[in-house]
Amino acid sequence: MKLTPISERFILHWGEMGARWGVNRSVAQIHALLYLAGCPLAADEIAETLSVARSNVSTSLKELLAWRLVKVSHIMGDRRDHFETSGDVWELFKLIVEGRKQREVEPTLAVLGEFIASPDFAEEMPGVRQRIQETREFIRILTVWADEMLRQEPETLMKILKMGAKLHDFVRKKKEE
Amino acid sequence: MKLTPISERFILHWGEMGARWGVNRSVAQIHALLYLAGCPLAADEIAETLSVARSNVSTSLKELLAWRLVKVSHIMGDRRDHFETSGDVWELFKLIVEGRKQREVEPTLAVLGEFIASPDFAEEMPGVRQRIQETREFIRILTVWADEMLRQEPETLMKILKMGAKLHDFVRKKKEE
DNA sequence: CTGTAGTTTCAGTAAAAACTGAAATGTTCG
DNA sequence: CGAACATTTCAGTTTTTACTGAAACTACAG
Repeated sequence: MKLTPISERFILHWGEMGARWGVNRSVAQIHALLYLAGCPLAADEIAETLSVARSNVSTSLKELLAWRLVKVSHIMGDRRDHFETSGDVWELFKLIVEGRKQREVEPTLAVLGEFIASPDFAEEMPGVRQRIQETREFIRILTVWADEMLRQEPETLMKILKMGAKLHDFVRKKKEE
Repeated sequence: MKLTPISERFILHWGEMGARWGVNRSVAQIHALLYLAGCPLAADEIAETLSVARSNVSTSLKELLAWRLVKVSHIMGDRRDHFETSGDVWELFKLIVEGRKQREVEPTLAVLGEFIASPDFAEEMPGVRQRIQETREFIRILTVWADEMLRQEPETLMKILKMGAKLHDFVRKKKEE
C-alpha cells in the first residue's frame, strides 16, 4: 500500500516522537499507520508499507498487543491475522497512561516504599528521608488522580480538560467550604 | 563522596526510569544525586560519586541546565562551579512538563497544523482527515490544560489533585448549569 | 498425512546512543 | 603575563538497542 505524503509524514513524525518518549520507533510507526488506516491491516501489508522486515512487524505488533493498543481481527476469505487500533485518541491515550502506570510508576512506588520501610532508612539524613517520602507521596497522588481521570468517559474528560480555566475558582470555592 | 545504599539505589532506579522515558541515564542519575544531596555539588564530586567521566558530567549538566532543572552556584573559597536542583518535587515536575511541551508537543502541534493547512489535505480520505484533526485538537486541549495546571502554586495543585474524586460531581454540576 | 501459507523466534548484524580521555579552550590569581 | 586550575569539545570506542533473514514452528486445506 502506498502512503500519501501527509500520511507518510504523520507516521514518520509519530515514530520520532515515540522514540523521544522511550517507545521503539517501529512500534510507534506501526501504530500510527494503523491509526490512520482506520481499518484492519495484515502484517505483510504493514511491512511492505513501512519498508521494514516482516519479523520486525511481528515483534512490534506483539508489543502493541501487550499495551492493548492493537487488536487482532479477521477478514473473510483471508487466513492472515489482521490488526487494528482504536480511532479514538482519548481511548488510545488512556491505554498508554495505563500501560506506563503499570510498567513504570507502580514499580517505582514499590521501590520507594521499600526504601522507606527499610531499617536503613532511619539512618539516612533527614533531608534525604524527607525528599524520598515527598517523592513517593507526589507520585502516589498523581497516580490516584490519573486513575480518576482514566475512569471518565471521553466526553466527560474533554469537558474537564476544557474547563481547566475554571479550576482555580473551583478550588477557591472548595477552600471556603 | 560515598553514597548510602538507599541513595545509590534511588539514583540507579531514577536513571533507569529516565531511560525508559527517553532521558539519558547519566542525566537522570546526576539529577537524582543533586536532588538527594540537597546542596550544591561540584562536577568533580558528581563524576567521582557516580563513577562516570568528568566530561560526561559536563555534558549532562549542560542538558540539565537547558531544562532549567539545575542551577549553577558558587561556594566561598572554591573556584569550581557548583550545581544544585530544587528540592520541591512539584517544581521539578513543572519544569519537566514545560520542557517536554516546548521540545516535543509544540513542534508536533506545528506539524499537524501544517498538514491541515496544506493543499494536499483536502485530497486525503475523510477518515484520515478527521483523525489528524482530532489528534491535533486532543493535544491542543491537553496543552492548554497543562498550562493551566502549571500556573498553580504547588499547594493549590496538590489540592486539585487530591480532590480528583470530586471532579466527576463537579462536572455533573456544571452540566446542569 | 503432506504441502502450503502464515507467524514467530532468534542468532547475527547494523545502527544509534552513550561515554571516555585527551586536547583545546577558558578562567583566575600571583 | 603565565602558571595552575577548571571546563568544554570532540574523535574514537564501547555499549546498547533495533533490525534482519533464515530457520523453526503452527495451522489449515486438500
